[in-house]
Amino acid sequence: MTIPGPPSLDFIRTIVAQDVKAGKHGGRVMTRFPPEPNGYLHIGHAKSMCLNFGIAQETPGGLCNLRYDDTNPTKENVEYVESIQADVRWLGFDWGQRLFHASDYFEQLYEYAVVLIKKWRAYVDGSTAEEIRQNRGTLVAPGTESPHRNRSMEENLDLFTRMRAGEFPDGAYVLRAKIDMASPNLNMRDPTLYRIRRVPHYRTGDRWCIYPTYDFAHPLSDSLEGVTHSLCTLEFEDHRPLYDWMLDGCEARCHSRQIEFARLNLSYTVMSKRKLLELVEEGHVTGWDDPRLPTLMGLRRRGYTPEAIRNFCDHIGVAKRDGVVEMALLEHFIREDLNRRAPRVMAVLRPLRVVIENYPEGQVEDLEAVNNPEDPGMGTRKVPFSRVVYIEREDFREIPPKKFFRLAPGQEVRLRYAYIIQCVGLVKDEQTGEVVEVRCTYDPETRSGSSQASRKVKGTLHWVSAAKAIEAEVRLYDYLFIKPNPGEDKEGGGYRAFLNPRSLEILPSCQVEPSLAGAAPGSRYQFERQGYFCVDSVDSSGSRLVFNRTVALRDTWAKVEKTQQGG
RNA sequence: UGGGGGAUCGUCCAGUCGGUAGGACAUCAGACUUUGGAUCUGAGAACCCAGGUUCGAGUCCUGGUCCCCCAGCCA
Repeated sequence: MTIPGPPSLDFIRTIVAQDVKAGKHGGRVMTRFPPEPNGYLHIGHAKSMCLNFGIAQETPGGLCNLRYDDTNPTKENVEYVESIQADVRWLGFDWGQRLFHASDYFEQLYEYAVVLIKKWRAYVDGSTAEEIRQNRGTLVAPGTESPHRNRSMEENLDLFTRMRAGEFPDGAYVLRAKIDMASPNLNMRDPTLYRIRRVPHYRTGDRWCIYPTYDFAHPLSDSLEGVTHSLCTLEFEDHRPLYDWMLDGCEARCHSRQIEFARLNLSYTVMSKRKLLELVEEGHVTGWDDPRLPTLMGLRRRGYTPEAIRNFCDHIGVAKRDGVVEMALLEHFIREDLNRRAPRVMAVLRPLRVVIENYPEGQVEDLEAVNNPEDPGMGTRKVPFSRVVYIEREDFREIPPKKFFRLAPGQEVRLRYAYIIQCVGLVKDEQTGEVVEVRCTYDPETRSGSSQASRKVKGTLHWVSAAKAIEAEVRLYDYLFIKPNPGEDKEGGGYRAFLNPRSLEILPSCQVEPSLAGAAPGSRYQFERQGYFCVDSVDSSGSRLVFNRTVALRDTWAKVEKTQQGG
């Protein structure tokens, strides 16, 4: 009913647009993507990147910085730094010359701390961590002030100088903001600004032994860079008063506005760095790039494209209510992208031998197959056909259920791009009773593309020539968890109980068409009637092809059959 | 019993000044099909609850309910 007008802006873009219009910050817009280099990026970070870099791109003159929030040397390292940059680039974002680190600002941050001390807004506290915790009070009871809270300014300055000089062991002192121990917002109860950590930092080495906390470093880093809109997730809402307090207290020249949005949750997976780390370290997955993980490197190895991930992020929207986005939506976007660009190819995952009795022994025909019906520009290729072919085991049933449009005794079916064949017999293993071979005849008049090829049959099967096919390993992935929200009910490690024991199925001897020989690592294909697959970038080699299933094709028949069985 | 946030189809996101609640995914049905794919058509499906104001409330007011976050020298 409503005329489709311009797409409505999300609440953050609305604020940014208003600020630009009002001439705030001179109409300038600057955002930042601030990962901590203590883990690998996942699709939740992709949402943040699409937001931050997206807003910058949409705004004339807008900029987005890449800034490492590297204020905790005990958890961070260069390995993460490099991987993060690779992931950001892969997703398609460019920080230009604006690669920054909170650690770039350590000296300036220190000066700001001195300013706070001189304004009686910060003090050095010799309380132990335990004492500080005790004195913080509770959610309902106010805290009590530290006995060191009213030290003289000179003493504070002296102590802080000596903290920096390395005169004290870890934990001996901290610098605290002097705000309000009775504040209902616990973040305002004299939060810690600096702590002593006598460990080398991956960038500043041993130049520092005191390190600023997030609450101190983040707002000031934003200010130093001139960030106008500091976007973060919901759990920082309580920190906003502190963010503003810091900027006011330090009389920072640029006062960025912090705006919080809901982080991304995806069904059937987990997103927290801690859980991801545990899955890797406990060996539930093979590594950070395991194709079952929602990490960017996992998704990349799985065969996801940056375009699909960006489209996904653009469509999930940005809001403040937290929820769980269905994995089906992510799958929709990768199918949409790959349907358009992935060349089609035939591959038989679970081979069943088919002998075409009336086809000349030793004869091979090169049949023409289109590479992508969605894009004629992608051309055609030749696929060899011969007397013995493999078809998918599940494409044959000795006793076919209703509406089974595939091969069964007496039934006809078309072999894609080839001939119509009819099943005239089958061979069973005498021991197991398993069908090991299907005997067929073909109708020479029905060759694909010939003038008499128009005869209709209910089903079309993919196949591969037994003589010409090459062997490959195929890895089928399913959801990592069997529950839509594995992290939900039980706190702590409960999610592990919901790991899907069948999240990976390895098919070591699949048969794929010969055009796949030498397929480049990372290249993506549609295996007709099955799904999208990519050549594994780690384990595939010239002598052994390994494919990962990115996502299966939609399978209407599977649904029909399921409801038939389910009654 | 404190503070900060949030509640709209199954899911995610819209909804202007108060004026027939919309899109995407998912689901179901049909068309088409040499991929049971893709595509096309159609359908079902929601305003947390209770009052109030109003000709008219998702929107405004009052009172409830439920959910999330916060007691790191993590971010």
